Amino acid sequence: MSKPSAESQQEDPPKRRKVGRPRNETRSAEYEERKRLIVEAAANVFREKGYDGGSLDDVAEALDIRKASLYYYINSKAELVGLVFETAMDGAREDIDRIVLIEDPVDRLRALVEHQIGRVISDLSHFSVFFDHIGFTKESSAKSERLRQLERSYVEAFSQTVERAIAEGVLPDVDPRYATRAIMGMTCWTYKWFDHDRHDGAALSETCLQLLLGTGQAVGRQG
Amino acid sequence: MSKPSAESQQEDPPKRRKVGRPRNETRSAEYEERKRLIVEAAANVFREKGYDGGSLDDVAEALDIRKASLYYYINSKAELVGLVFETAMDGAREDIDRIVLIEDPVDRLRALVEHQIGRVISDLSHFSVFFDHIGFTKESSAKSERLRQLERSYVEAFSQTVERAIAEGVLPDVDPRYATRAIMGMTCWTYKWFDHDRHDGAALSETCLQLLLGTGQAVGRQG
DNA sequence: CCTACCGATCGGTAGG
DNA sequence: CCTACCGATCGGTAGG
Repeated sequence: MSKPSAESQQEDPPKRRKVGRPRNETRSAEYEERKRLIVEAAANVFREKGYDGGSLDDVAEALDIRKASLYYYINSKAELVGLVFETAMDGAREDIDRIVLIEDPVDRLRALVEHQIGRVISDLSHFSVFFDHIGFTKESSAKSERLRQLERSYVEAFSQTVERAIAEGVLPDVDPRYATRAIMGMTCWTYKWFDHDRHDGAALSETCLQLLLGTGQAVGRQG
Repeated sequence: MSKPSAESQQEDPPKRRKVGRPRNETRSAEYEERKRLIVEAAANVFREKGYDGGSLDDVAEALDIRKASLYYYINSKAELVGLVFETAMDGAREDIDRIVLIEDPVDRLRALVEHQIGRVISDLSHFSVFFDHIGFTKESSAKSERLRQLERSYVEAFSQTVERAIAEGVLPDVDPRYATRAIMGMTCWTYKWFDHDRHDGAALSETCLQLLLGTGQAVGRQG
């Protein structure tokens, strides 16, 4: 707010004139791509060996460089796993913003289940690290504030979608808190067992939806 | 101080003659109890810090002894986590053997869900280690052949119960393989978020059952 | 992006 | 059940 006339503001050395796009644009593109590759390699290492079990030497070896070189791109192992986490979260968050806008209750629930399962199976490595080694609901020092916020808003959006489905009558009249957890478990658990060579994501989604919606149910219920 | 020149017996004083049950019965009881405490402490450590992140020093410290002393009871860290795993599995396996015998389809499914959730929440530490740090479906060198067998037969019994529920019409006519995974996810996921101070296992079980059975559902389905 | 190296910590052992 | 200690490995730094 206040910065009209500053006399002694000599913090960061400016070093550059005001131009449209100031800094090292060329290097930045390569830099970001390298960084992306490092995060990708880290996700695979952490998925296979866990966060503590997987070393930065493992990550470096996967890229055929030395460990010390990683520190040109990251500041710590915790930051690296945070980036893995963000990668998994960012895409998922975009999905759910679109899902909330769907009007038909059944279509919306279907979209929720399909996208959750789809995200998880298309990114098994990232979600594995996410769920098992950082902690979804647990506290973790590896989580930055930004990450915590991403996660909170995601769960909230998920929860509201479930709540609406109950209010609209496409799901039974149950406790929405537990229903949210149950449906999350049903869909997220996928990362524990899914194998692209042996399983089919669409068929799994369909099964989950039929279990939730009761479609095809033949007997056993009465008013 | 000085041993009065006893030529023959210089080992530990046996102190008892041959009786019906030959060896160290008294010590064995203490020994087994100590071992149980070690496994319990290990479960808590591994739950909080993970298998790789939690050290044997942590386990020893929780019991107020030195790390080296643990090796009187266990041979390796892998064996220790295997014992944690067995503890979680043994009880669960007993449950499911009884559940299979239930005749009423709805009662059987209800028992399956209730016992799975009940086991998990009554033993969050053990299941946490089990699911995240040894791997439920993954391969793991920490698993002994006995463990692998325990696990396989458990999943199989679980799977058959789901399959029967589908055949009997209490669940929709879906792929039983995926339905098994879905219901396992729905129930097992509990270890990720359940807090005894804030949540109620019975209410959660009821929610899961209603979601699966469709009880209370009002609209959205038509022949 | 490298070589070289650090202090800390780990699982495990020796020997009592 | 202990003290003392090992070789290996870790995350991270120095300095180029």
